[in-house]
Amino acid sequence: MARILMTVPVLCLLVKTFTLGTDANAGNFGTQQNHLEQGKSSEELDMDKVTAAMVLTSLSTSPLVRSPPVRPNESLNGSWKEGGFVPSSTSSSGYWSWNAPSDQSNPSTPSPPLSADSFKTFRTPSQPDDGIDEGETSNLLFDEPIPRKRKNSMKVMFKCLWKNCGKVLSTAAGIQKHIRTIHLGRVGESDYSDGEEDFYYTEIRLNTDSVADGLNSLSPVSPSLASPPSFPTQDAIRPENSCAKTETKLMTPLSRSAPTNLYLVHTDHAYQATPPVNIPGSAKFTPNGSSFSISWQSPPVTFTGIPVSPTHNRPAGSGEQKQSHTVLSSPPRVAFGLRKPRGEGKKCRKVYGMENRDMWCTACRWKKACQRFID
DNA sequence: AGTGCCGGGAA
DNA sequence: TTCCCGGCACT
Repeated sequence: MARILMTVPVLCLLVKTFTLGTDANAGNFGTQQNHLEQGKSSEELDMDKVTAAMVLTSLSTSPLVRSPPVRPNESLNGSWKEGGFVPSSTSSSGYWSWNAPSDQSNPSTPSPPLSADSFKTFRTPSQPDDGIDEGETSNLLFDEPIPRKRKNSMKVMFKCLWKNCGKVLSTAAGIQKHIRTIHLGRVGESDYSDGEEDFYYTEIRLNTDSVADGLNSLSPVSPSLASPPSFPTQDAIRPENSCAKTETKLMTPLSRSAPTNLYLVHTDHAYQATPPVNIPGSAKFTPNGSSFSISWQSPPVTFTGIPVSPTHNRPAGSGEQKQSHTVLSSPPRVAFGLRKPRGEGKKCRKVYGMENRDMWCTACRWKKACQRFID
């Protein structure tokens, strides 16, 4: 099931990418790949495959990874531009999907969970907001009431997706420069950008009023904590399944995630999450190499019910993705009894009044639970 | 509207 | 850590 979860959005994204005529990027990657692989022996290429597999496996367990920071030259055989959706003989499972951490043998590319607006529009982080709150958008799509949230509670951060990095910066320019200088080695051309670094970072929108504990996981550590749910029948999933068909199946496990409130992690350039390096991997899911059908293209809204956060598979409470877009409404806090019952007795405020605030207990002055007139 | 206090930011 | 306060839940 988890495989479908990850596969479906990417496949649909691929279709959309095709339909949007973004072959230019693909061609660019193909060129890079050809360029980078020139002069490599077959053994070296095999090592690249293994390396890519390890990287991808590692990344697949990374909580926040949306797009694997794998360079184009690490892609497997097959050309993105040439329509080479050829089943890879190196695939151990034969399917291209998100795998549970235990499935270390599969060099699958973690298909980035796609946000609703990943389908809606391709934006870069630097583009101005369209004025529609992301949470609102998804809520509209789900036809669920917009949760109350505090003003100015959204934070936008940019996280480096480079392996073992995960640096989080507050500005797109900063993360781009970081990637250019640190990972791409373009020290001398720090001001020049060909856009490649866009592939290696993601925008994270945090609904900060509900994810205090989740911020811990913004650090680039603990990939081992990532625990995509594995479902017993996931190996039985066949590529013949259409998006629409799998969509229904996806809902069940997702519904189990039981988010307690809203928490939004969003990336704006999901299209970048599927660099050509993924394509050969994507071919794996089609053993006959011919199932890449246009039928995968579905109305974007079809997939908005899928938790789109890269970490939605993590164990509850293990990180920033504790809550994500789902079809579920956010249960009221009261349901969990998190807010302790209101004290019945008089409190400093009532006893002394606002004019004698200096007589209040410290807690009352700090608007904390009164410690003087404890119930 | 008033009150209690959680959650989180600033210093 | 201390102090403060926005804002939610409840009265």
